[in-house]
Amino acid sequence: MSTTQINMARRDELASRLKAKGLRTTMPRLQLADILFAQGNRHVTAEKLYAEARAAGLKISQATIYNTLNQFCDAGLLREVQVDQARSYFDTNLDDHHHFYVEDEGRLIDIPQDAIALKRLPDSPQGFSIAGVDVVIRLQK
Amino acid sequence: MSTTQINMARRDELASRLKAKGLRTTMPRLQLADILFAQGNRHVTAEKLYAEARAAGLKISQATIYNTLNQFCDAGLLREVQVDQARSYFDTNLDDHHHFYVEDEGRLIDIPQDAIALKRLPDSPQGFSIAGVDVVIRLQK
DNA sequence: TTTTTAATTTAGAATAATTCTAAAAAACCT
DNA sequence: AGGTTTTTTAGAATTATTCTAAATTAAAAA
Repeated sequence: MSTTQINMARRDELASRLKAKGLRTTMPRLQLADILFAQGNRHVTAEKLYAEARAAGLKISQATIYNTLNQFCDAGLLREVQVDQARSYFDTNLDDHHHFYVEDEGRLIDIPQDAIALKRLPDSPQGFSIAGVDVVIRLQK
Repeated sequence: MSTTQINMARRDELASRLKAKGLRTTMPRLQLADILFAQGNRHVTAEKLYAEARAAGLKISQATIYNTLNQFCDAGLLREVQVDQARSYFDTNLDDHHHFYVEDEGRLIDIPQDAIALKRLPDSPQGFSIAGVDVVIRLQK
């Protein structure tokens, strides 16, 4: 079975997942969702996803990769992680969690939420609420 | 007194600060250091520093802005903070500390180190040591 | 089913931050 | 000063990402 083909059960599962988030089910979205959510959780750059899609034989444009990643983020299907000034990472793991960042390799590793405990948090400035807390632990050899 | 002129005492102070870090004292470095370290701690993008330098009447190229910011970082005079996928921020505050990031405004606010306490840290993967821990608290209205 | 309407995809151009290049200028060392 | 190394610079190059406007496709209405 080529990765280009999605079987009917999986198609339905992905389609309803999209629909649940208010996204129309289109071929490119199904195909990219299939790649993104096939295996366990992963971190993916736009470049990498594009390469994988092409390698799987999909005819898909770069613009669609970016559009889809952003749509999935907005819809809460992905989470954007910023650790590298040049590139964004997209994380399929939506749990509240943190990251190791291996600087030399540009690689991210998940840290389960409960492996880090914040004992104390500062008060937010007047009129602002906390949208999220991101902890990045930078690693070196 | 124009910002383009640096008085002798300050010049010496900045020069020795550069020398201490193994950087040759050159006019552009002194002038940029003068801007960066004039007031209290601040967060600056390359674009902003360039604008300030020009506004102060300095004839300086963009390349030098970027070169100097990177050299100052390597030398430990500045610290790079990444919160926005598009732009790097350079922080004159070298203390171990963290940041609020006001998403709508692209603005950074320092959080003193002791305002956040990490109760528990995960073990680093085999063969890696921790280069740093960055906490970013994202704020919204 | 056909028609209509609205959303999506696409190629390629545009943008924007940053780095590179190679030559000119300035700083350091004797 | 003379010789060597480092810096600065303008402008080109690169790279990630967004924009544009036209063609396509999906959902809704008839």
